[in-house]
Amino acid sequence: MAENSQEFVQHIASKSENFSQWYLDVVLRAELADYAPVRGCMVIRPYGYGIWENLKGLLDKRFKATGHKNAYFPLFIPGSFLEKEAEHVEGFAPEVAWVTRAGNEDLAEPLVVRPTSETIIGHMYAKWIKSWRDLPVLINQWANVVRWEKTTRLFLRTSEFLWQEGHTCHRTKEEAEEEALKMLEVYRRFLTEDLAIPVLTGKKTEREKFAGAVTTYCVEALMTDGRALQAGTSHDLGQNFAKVFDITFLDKDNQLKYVWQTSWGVSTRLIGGIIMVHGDERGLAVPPRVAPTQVIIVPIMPPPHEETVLAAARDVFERLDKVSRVEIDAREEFSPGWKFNEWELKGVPIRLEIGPRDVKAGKVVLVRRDTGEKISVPMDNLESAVTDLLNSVQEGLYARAKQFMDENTHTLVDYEEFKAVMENKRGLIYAPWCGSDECEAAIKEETAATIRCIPLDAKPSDEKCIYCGKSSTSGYWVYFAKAY
RNA sequence: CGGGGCGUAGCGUAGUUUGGUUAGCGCGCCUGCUUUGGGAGCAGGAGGUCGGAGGUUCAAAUCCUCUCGCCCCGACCA
Repeated sequence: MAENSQEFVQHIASKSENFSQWYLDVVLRAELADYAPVRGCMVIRPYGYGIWENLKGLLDKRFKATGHKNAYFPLFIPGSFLEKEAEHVEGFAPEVAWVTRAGNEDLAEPLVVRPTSETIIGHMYAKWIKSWRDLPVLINQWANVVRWEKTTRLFLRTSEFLWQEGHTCHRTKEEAEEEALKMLEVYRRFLTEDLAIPVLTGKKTEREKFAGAVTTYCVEALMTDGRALQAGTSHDLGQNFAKVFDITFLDKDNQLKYVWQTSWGVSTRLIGGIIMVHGDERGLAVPPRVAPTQVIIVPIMPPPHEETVLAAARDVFERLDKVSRVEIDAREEFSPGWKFNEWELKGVPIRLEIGPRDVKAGKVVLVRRDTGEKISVPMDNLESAVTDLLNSVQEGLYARAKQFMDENTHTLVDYEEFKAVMENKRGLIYAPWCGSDECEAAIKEETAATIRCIPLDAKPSDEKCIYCGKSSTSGYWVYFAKAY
């Protein structure tokens, strides 16, 4: 019997030696997704889609709890709409897919396949909003969007992806700002509580913000290869789109005013985040809250015990089915050891082993995916043992990720050290910045690191800029990292 | 979009430099028997337009041209 992980058969690349290949192996071998016949597109397979469905359900609840309702807007947007907001066009033009022909006829007005829906939603809001009594408008949509990317990676960047985009309108600037920050907090809690992913929250620099936004807030997570992943964004749009799409209302003071807007979104990219934050040498580890299968029952059935063990396993299944997402793997063509490896690769949080010895003793063996720890529990308190263990795995994954993030966040004031960290272990660098676009650009040029966010509570710093060495009243301590 | 690499059975690959029988091997798959607490064993069997299209040649996986896709490193983005 293998006592440590080195002795387990490896069917995926080593995470520590070849992270990119490891990531791909996990996605393909765990059957999360596969390549589609169209360049840059992917098929999300049932197991990967199961994670998305759970994630979507939990997030949707949080949106409903904050007063939002779902709606659906069209996939096609008149080409002219996109061109109305100058920054917006400039930001998205290079990656927009156009429809210019239907059947045998050229379209009178070419259509774009939505890269995001600010414009078409803005157009509709202009029709719907007349009075301050119509505000706020709090709408979310779950949809697919298309961005013709040059370099694609499964889940992290594909030409088409699934996401949600919230689009809200408010009577005042303050209310919109409050909404953008409220949704940022919704994302932060969702990531930490449901996905077990610790995050930084903050706002983007001018260079990094959304095309058309006044302010972009974000949640950033650190992957275990030391690169940061933008996990979600919440934009304060000000009146930029309101002015372009003429979204006006008559206020209490009888004045015609433009609404104040926000938009916010997360995508299937989060699944990539789950893989890169929680995965290990053995494969994926799915946080229990979003795991399609939380408990996998592996019956061990040497003859002549097939019938008794299987009956006991089915009994266990019936009981656990009431408190968890459980499956039983009674396939005869695979050995127990084979199944152990397979379900670990797929990242199922708890494996339940039941064999002749357990049946006789009135017990089962539970094995947690995060630590590999095995415990034998009596049948009597099976439900509570499993429920507690699921919570414990959820917490264990978060704690491990949080510790990794803390250990890989470097507070620095010296640029040489900055460069050395970026060249070696990477991770997050917390450093003073004078606030100038030139220093930000130069650091990116020289180290590939970008400013991931300016922390929300950042106060102007009199520390000298890590790049130019100058003090500035507009400077802050900010987080740098190489990003996905 | 630049630089590099790779496409041979479901997966991983040998063969390509130097063209020459029926394209070889491992895993997986099918059948049977024995197995089952960390990827079981034996025996038999099926599976290939060598990414695609042109070309050179008596003869092409192998040489030439074009093309498609994927991976890695950069530039651009969720």
